[in-house]
Amino acid sequence: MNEIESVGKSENFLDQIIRSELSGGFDKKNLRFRFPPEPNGYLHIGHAKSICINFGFGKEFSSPVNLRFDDTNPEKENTEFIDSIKNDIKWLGFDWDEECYASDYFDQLYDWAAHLIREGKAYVDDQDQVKIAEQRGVPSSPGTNSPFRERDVQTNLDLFHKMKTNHFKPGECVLRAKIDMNSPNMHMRDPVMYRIINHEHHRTKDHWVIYPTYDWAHGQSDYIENISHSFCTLEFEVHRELYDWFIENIPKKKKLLPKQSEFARLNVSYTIMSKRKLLELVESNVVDGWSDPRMPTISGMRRRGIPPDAIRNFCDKVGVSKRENIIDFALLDFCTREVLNKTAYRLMVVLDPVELEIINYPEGKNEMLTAENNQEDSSYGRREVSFSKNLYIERDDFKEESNRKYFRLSIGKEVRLKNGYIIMGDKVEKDKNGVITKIFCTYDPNSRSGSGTEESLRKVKGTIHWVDKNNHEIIDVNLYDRLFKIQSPDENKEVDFKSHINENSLIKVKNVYAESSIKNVNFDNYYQFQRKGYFKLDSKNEKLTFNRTVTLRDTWKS
RNA sequence: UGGCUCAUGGUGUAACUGGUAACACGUCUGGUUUUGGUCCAGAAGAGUCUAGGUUCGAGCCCUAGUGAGCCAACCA
Repeated sequence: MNEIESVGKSENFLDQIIRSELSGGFDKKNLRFRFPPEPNGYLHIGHAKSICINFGFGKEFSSPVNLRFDDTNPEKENTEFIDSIKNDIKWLGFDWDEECYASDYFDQLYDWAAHLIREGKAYVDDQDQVKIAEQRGVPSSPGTNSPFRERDVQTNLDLFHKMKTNHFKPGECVLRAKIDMNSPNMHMRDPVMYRIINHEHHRTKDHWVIYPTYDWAHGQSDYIENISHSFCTLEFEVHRELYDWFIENIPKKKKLLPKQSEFARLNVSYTIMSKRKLLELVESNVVDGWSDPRMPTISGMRRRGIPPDAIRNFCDKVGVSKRENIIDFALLDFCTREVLNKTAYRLMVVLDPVELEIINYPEGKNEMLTAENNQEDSSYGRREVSFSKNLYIERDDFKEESNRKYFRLSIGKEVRLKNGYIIMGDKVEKDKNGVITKIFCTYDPNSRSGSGTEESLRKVKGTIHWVDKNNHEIIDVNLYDRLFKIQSPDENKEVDFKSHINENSLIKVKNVYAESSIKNVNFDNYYQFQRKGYFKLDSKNEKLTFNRTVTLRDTWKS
């Protein structure tokens, strides 16, 4: 975006923070952002918001954005997650400047911790976790000091060195910052800086047995990388005081210090965003892994067929503020349809077929009709579709009797076969249960689409899609719906969120009739099965399988 | 000894730092259309949580309430 364009545009409060600093003399060259995921899960739509915010500022101000893995807890993190995160960010269309790891700073962090000890601002505490928690007290009343709080510097230094050199077992002791056990902010009550974890780290392997906590690592990493603005979600608001305290108390050579600002995390109706719960769905096999098309993960949405531009547009429309919010699922659907309408190749596929015979169409005749691949964009070209006497149409595109509001086929009523002829319903054939097994109709031979004849130009209220009975492909289709039945599945902590799962969130439809040109589909393109919705190829084995991304908007009220 | 944050149509975000609320989604009309899609035109829907105060004038400032969220992991 250039300067002109950005002028009239309303800015969010993060924008305003940056701009007011810029106008206050902050050099634009010193702007630098970062996206700091922990590699302990797959990225989801909530992360996409954060990615769009940080990388968006990078674009807006032509500033570098680091990708930094907050890998301070080896028990939960691994390289599978790192790879997926990098892949997802790229797919969303963003590039980072430097690929960083908090673990790259472990040496520096250790030295700084020793410095704090020497300054009398950190100490080794031999108490166990429950004792420490007890002494921390509750928010409404002060805590009490640890009996180890006043250890002398040399003792602390020795102990800290021993922690590092594997003299203690996990839980035996921790390094704590010496701040204020009386602070109304719980995070200032001598927070833990290092704990002992005997677990191989995916990068530093077995080099370390002590690991810095989030609070001790995050701000310092920002400082090391010259991050100017450290944006995070609201729950870190109470951490800011500690973030600032650490940076204030390390020995600094730089004058520009990073600043943390917080925005509200994204919530979307009918889904969950908690990584822990998403993991639970994966591990309990409720879904088909992290990339199940019903998952709000980036990889799930990709497999579902939601294009990256749609996700970016969505994040843009969602806005940035400090208010708790629940975004209507319909907004994501809108964004998806908006880009797919312009980009999807159209095909004719009949999901729930019933046979249609054209009585007056010559037996054995076959003709190829011309169809547009995308009526929004002629550059998508045209294709040929096979047509003959016997076809399949959608079962609910026919009613024996109908009123004026029903535009589709019925006895004595005309309808257009998409790209083909105008037909009129004649009679039906039923089985002994009264279920229609075949529909008979007559066609107007002069009404072929594109023929330019007077008959072909006639206005008919309805148009339906169809597939040639004698020339088609057979595919499988996965019909997806929202994963949960209620708007806020994890709102009530008493009830297991999994009890709200929509048991119809996946309907597998086998042996669906599709026009034969579907043989030519590929994984890069997006498709619209006309009048049915947008679909994405999921697998291309002997049999094609498609995932329904989203239905077409439907305003018809019967 | 509790602290911090937030409060604008159904949803989300704006409102040039004081000049009687705008945009998007959704909803509802009508038109176009060989997708009941798209597109086009239009409508309804809030007087900005409450009560005071400052001011010629307040969604924006002040005070007090009310409601909601976050914080008591050796998670991030």
